[in-house]
Amino acid sequence: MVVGVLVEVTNKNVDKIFDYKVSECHQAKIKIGVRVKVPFATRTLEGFVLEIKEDTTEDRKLKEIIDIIDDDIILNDELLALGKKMQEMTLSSLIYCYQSMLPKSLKAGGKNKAHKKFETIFRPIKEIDDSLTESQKEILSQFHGKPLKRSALKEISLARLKLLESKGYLEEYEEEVYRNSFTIGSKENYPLTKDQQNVVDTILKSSSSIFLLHGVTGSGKTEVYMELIEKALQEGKTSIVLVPEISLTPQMIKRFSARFGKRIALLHSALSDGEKYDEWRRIVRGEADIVIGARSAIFAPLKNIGYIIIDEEHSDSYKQENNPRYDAKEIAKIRAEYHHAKVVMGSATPTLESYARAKKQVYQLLTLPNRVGKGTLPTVHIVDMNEAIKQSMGHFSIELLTAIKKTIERKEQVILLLNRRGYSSFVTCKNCGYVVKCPSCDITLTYHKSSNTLRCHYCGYGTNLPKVCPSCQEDAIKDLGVGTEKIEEELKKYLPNARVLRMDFDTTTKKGAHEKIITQFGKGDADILLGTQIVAKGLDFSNVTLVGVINADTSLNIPDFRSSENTFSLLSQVSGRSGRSEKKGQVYLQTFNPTHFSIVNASKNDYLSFYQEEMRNRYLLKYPPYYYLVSVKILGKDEQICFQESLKIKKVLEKYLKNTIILGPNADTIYKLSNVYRNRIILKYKKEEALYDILNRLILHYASSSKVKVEVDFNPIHL
DNA sequence: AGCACGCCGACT
DNA sequence: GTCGGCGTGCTC
Repeated sequence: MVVGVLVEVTNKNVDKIFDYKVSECHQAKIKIGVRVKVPFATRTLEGFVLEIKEDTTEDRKLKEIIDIIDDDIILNDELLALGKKMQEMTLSSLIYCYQSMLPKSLKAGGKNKAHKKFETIFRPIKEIDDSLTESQKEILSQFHGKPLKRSALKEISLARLKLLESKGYLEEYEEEVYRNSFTIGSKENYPLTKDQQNVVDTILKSSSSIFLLHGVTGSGKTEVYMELIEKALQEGKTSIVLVPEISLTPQMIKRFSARFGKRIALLHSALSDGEKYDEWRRIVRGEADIVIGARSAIFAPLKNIGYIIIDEEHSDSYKQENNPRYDAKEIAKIRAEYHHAKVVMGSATPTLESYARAKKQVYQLLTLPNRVGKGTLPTVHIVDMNEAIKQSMGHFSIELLTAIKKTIERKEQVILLLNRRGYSSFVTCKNCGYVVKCPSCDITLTYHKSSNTLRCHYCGYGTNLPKVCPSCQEDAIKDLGVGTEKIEEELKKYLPNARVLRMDFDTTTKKGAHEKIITQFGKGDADILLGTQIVAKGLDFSNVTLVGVINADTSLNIPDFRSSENTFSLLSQVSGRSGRSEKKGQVYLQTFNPTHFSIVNASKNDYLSFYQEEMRNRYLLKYPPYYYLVSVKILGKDEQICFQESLKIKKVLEKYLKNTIILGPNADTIYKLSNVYRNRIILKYKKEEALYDILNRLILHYASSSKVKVEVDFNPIHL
């Protein structure tokens, strides 16, 4: 017997199947999809068995497999085929694709091998009789004839149990136990609203397979998901629920577990390797029918999937930003096709790509236009900071400060968002908020301190830093950056009695810190929750009636063609935190661009107008969804060589890709990172037959180069 | 990706 | 004379 093995080495030019002989003693255990240990050059590696074949005469010189690691298959047929498709879509190596589908402990060559956890169980095997002492009878009566875990018999000493065992009353054995990853909430009943019921009925009846659920914040999309999952369960089908990592909050988990109990498996980054391993095994064994998790949960080895739910569809967390650069939404479609399942993507602010597809009937569009219960959408005020800044209250307008004060007096709570995104520095006029943009790309120019110039990272356009603001002629062009600490200080100054909780990357890195802050705020231990992006998503506090955005503009100015979309989405999401119960909510958006369509439409909660205007921009500037994008990055330690190779690559691409717009090479958003220079070429195309083949050859060619590295990203989220 | 092989500079 | 630098090439 000979097997084809894919070894753990991630380099593209080792990414092929190597053949090994299998000795008699191992043959019975060999299956496609198990891991094996194999000799590879001078070392021992792990790999996956992908092929089983008969030996031929020339197979004599093959090396032999050392060992078989697993009893059960790790990669089933579906996942094996899925990995191959992923590799074609991302041009990553096949082994990388397989590895990214698995929890750490099941990867090939993963160092910390998780192990099954066992616990001692005692089982009564003989009736209680009068030969026993009273205390022995008392111990045995605790069993009620059923087996009990050692941990459930903590007060009883091991010696006494052992004595009963030796007398033949108890039997002792080991049993695999799961590490407990969450507690089950109490059962609640959720009657659906008419709108929700309509959506559910439509999905159940429809012959479409992909749905876009556009529902305003607080419209109860989760209830729709749960109802669909329930229907799937009744038919014996399973479901996957993808959520952004950030919204895997205890609040959300509690709701699902209250309804579905232990049939849920949870996969998220806070679990230990052992816990992830246990959850995976529960799924494989069919002990869980609902998997909830972040991006990689899309690979959960469920059988007979009925629904794949993608909540907060607009979230950029569904695209993996390192190899393999897959998009969980695309993986969802492939898995749904395999299982004849339905994909439901939900959002209050869908991506333009998804909404455009819905309009073209590629996806079926469903809407939830109203909030459930007594909650109504909040009133949104736009505060023009061009005026307010003159009254010098730090970063606060009088309007917002007054609103905060009044809210606290009413014993209600406030969420404040400091919009701070990305690292790239841009300059803005402190007086009027003017930002210099590229004349041909409509992208904020990035400030380069060394040369004192402004550059466009898309097309390479460069200009000197203007001395005075081109818009208001003031000498106020500055590098602007504020942290939450600064804002907290200002709050202390203007509202000395307010209790402030700060939530940002610094305060939430420790495990459980995020949860702790949310719990504290939920209990009413603070009046104001101040934070960055993290406070915008998914939080549901009925006592929050005011949301303030300190600087609505920052995300408009990041050099990315999606900045308008991201701003609209962020402002809509954070506004949705206000007024979620019967108390009316207020929102204040402080901005230097009070007439910008992202801000105006977010304030009116008008997705459609935003969509139409932004689609016009995308059309004019040839961006998605009108064009597909590919980012090709060229990295090298030698600045000269890196640039020369980038030019060479551009020439090759120009030669073979006749239907593609090729921009660059230009400096990447981060030009120099740990002494490696980074150039970028951007491709824009509608249809290009040769694309994947050419790019694949390019990657293969540079895989063995020690001078430069080439990274290709299809449909990149950030440019 | 590693690891061995291989061919040129500063040290006991 | 040797130790060790990292360029190149191979891995069933």
